[in-house]
Amino acid sequence: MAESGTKSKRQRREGPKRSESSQAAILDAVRLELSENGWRNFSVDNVARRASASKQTIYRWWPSIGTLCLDAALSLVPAQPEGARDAAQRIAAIIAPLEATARTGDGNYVLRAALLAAADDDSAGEKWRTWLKTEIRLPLRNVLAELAAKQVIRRDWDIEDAIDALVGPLWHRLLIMHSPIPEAYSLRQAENLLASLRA
Amino acid sequence: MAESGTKSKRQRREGPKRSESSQAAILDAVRLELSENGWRNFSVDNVARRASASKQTIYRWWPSIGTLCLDAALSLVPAQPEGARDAAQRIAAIIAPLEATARTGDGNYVLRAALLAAADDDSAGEKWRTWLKTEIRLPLRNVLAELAAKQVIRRDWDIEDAIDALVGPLWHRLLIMHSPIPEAYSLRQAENLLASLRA
DNA sequence: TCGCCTAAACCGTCCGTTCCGTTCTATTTT
DNA sequence: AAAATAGAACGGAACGGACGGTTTAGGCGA
Repeated sequence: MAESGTKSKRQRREGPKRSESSQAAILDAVRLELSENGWRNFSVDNVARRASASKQTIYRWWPSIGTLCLDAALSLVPAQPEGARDAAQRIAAIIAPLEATARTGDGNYVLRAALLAAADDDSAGEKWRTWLKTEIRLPLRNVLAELAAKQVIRRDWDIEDAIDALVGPLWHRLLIMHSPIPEAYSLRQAENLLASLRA
Repeated sequence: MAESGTKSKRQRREGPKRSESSQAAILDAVRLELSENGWRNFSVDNVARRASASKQTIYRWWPSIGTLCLDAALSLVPAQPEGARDAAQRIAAIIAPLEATARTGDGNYVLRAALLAAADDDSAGEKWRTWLKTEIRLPLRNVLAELAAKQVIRRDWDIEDAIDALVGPLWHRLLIMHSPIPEAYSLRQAENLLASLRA
């Protein structure tokens, strides 16, 4: 070492990569822990134990417990379905992945606890709202703008109000009532929104 | 504590009955703690310290931390306003107390954290949903039944769907977006609901 | 005497961090 | 090409401080 000069030049040393298997085991354990213990009784120690991982590994890759929980839940959310023709179906497709997640296995518990984490932890909340912006708000705005251009709906729609009407009911069922999501719930909310915006 | 007089709200105990002053001090401390630390970092020790109360007293009167937090928040919710003539105003009056609570002082933080407690703690959730049943569901069903009888709205309305549409948006603003509630938000949701049910 | 109260102590758990020894990879040296 | 080296990530264990829930002790008023 102690050689001249080239120290300023970055001598690239990549080294070992992040262990994907460890990450997967951790996220699995987080989902299990969330579904069993919820948010307040969520235990990092339990996660490390169940995943046979070191807590150091967890704290190295996630800045807070909340973001860890949010990551574990969002990785359950599938992609939005394609090929919707109807206007209502296109809008429903935006929130269909959330509905599907809430209806699949322990998704109801995992998603609820993760949303609690996002509401209770600042950094997780920031990440969650960013996700909403790109996955919900952006596509919804595109669809509504197109429908407005075609004069299918009024031109004075407000994107925030539209989001309220579209996803609010889902939170009520999932967070407040702890009730299962009825079949085709997304489509009904989409139709409701469309009806309120009809020209 | 040689200090006497106006500083201390504590009055002398009246005997082997529940101390109202202690209860009030505890609930005040709970609200402060909820607004500062949220739900997961809520500390009973801090509450006891701030209220100059014993933890034993807290655990004697509340079955769980969640119900304690819920009590503290619900005691902030005012009564429903009277004297609404309009159908929309009558419906809006049902959720107006929640909107008012979320807009007053630290009510936003307190109410949010308490709702997290209700979603995360089973006994608190049960209590919370009971409150919703009598304070929201029951009056809403009465109003809608009356409007249906007058043929103002359709006859095939579903009470659960109506609740979804009426309060869901509020949860979205309060729990998900952490955003302030706009002016006359309740009235707009009521009008939205009425429009979707119009005959 | 009885019941409610505050205060303090207690044990188990959790969090976040810090060590240790090992394993793995990219680079350097032989 | 083969071996040695340096750095990074890993599992495991431990730590101090804090918290939860319970128990004990002592004070006070009906």
